[in-house]
Order: sequence, then C-alpha cells, then structure tokens
Amino acid sequence: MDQILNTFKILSDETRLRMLVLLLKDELCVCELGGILDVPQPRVSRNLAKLKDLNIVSDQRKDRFIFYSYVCREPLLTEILQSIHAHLQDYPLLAADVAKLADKERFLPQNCMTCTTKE
Amino acid sequence: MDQILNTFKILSDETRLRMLVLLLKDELCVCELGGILDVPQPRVSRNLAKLKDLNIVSDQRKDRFIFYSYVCREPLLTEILQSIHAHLQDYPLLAADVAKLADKERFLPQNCMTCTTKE
DNA sequence: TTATAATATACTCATATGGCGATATGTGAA
DNA sequence: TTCACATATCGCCATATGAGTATATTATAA
Repeated sequence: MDQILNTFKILSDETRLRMLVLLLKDELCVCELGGILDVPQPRVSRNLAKLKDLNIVSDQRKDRFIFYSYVCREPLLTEILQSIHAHLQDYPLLAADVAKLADKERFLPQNCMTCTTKE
Repeated sequence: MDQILNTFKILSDETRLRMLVLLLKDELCVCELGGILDVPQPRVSRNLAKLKDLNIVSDQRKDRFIFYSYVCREPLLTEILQSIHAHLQDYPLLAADVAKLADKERFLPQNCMTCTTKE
C-alpha cells in the first residue's frame, strides 16, 4: 500500500513528473534535465535523489556527467508514464519538454552554442 | 498541468485512494464508506468534499443518506483506477475493501446486524 | 596533487496537508 | 415546530514537503 501511495506522491510534484516523463524516453544527466526544464540544479539533484531512493531511477557516470535512467520498478508507474506519453497533446508543458529532447546536447556545458558554433 | 498534478495528489492519500477504488465500482453513502474503511466520519466527509470540489464525485440524497458516485472527469484517473482494479491482488487492503462491498448495507445504521437479524 | 567542473547535501524557512474532537447544518419524521 | 439522525465544517495541532542559497563532495584534467 505504501508503495502505491509513494508512487502517486512522487508524481504529484511538477519537477519530478516532468523529469520522469523525460527519463522514460531517454537517459539524461543533471545539467540536461536542468536545462530542459529550466530549473535550478539543486532542485534537479534533490528530486533525482528522491527518485533514486525509491529505486525509480539509477545513475551511472560517463566522463564528466552522471546519467540517470528510468528503471521499471513498478508496472503501474510505467503504465501511467506511458499513458501520459500517449496523450502528450493534453499536456503542453510536458510536450514541450519532450520536444527539447531532440537537441538535449545543447544543455551540456561544453557543447553550448557559444562553444560549438563558429560565429 | 495543474489538473494532472491534482489527480496524483488526490491519489496520494490512503483514505481517498481507498474511497475512489470503491466509488469506481459502486455508489456509496458516507456511513457505508466509513464502515467499510473503518475510519471516522469527519475524515470521510472531508475527503469526499475534496473529491467533489474537483468534480471527481457527485452526490445525491436518497432518503436519509447522501450517496456519492464517481464521475469520469479525467480519463487518466479512470484508467489508473481501472488498472488498480485489474491488479487488486497486489493491494491486499484495497482488495479487502472491495470484498466488503458485497454486504455494504451492513454499514447502514438502521440495517445493522442487531436491527435486522432476529436473535 | 591541485584545480576545476559537475553533482550532492545542509540549513532554514514557508507552506501544505491531514487528523481529531467538537459543533454546526440540514433533512425527514413525529 | 421540534427531534433525531446523517453529514458537513471549524479550530487547532502536528507533520510533511519543497524551495533557495551556500557549501560540500567527488572525479577528471592539468
């Protein structure tokens, strides 16, 4: 019972919901998440920590970055996130986030526009 | 966005989740809900009020009782509740609640065992 | 080893949430 | 109208939650 309640509590926060919707589709590091969502870094980290505590995400370092990925721990949670993806048009903010996944590298510090493009 | 977050917040409380799981299947009054869940009456009423504010349930008086019924306001919410019903065996407390629906009348004051059975 | 970049955590605060007990409200019955 | 019952609400309290700023940690690069 606690598990299902925790699932809904996790989803009740905008930052976490947005992160999970993205992580269901892609592995992302803290700065990519922060960049896509446009929220401060500690907020991203703190909420990722909560997700990790509940084994909803796992982390793995690659070079300078720590990438988080969604772990299917509870089928119901996965079902819900998939359902949201199936109706993304109903959630403009989430849809916009997902759209930004296409050029997520833009949010990696060394790959920012001013570094990678010759002007 | 607020709507989907509210949906998850509503589901994050044990009392409300239990009530919604029951109301998805049956129209119930306050005392039946209180009896099945075994929680104090003000708690049932207060949480029903929240559900009503969000148009998740509607109420209708019948004789001495006010019956609440689930209103499919947001498809996602209905989907989630149906999914829970489909996997009731994973949630013993919810399963026990649902089982009690069979003799819900037992919880109507005038129909309690001592009133209706001749001993 | 030292410095730097990426991420994590601590501290403090403000707000939200849920509960209980007591009481108010309102409806149907006498 | 008054009573009694079913339900709703109020006031107070305790706890939970989330945020931001500053700082700590840790791994790679130099």
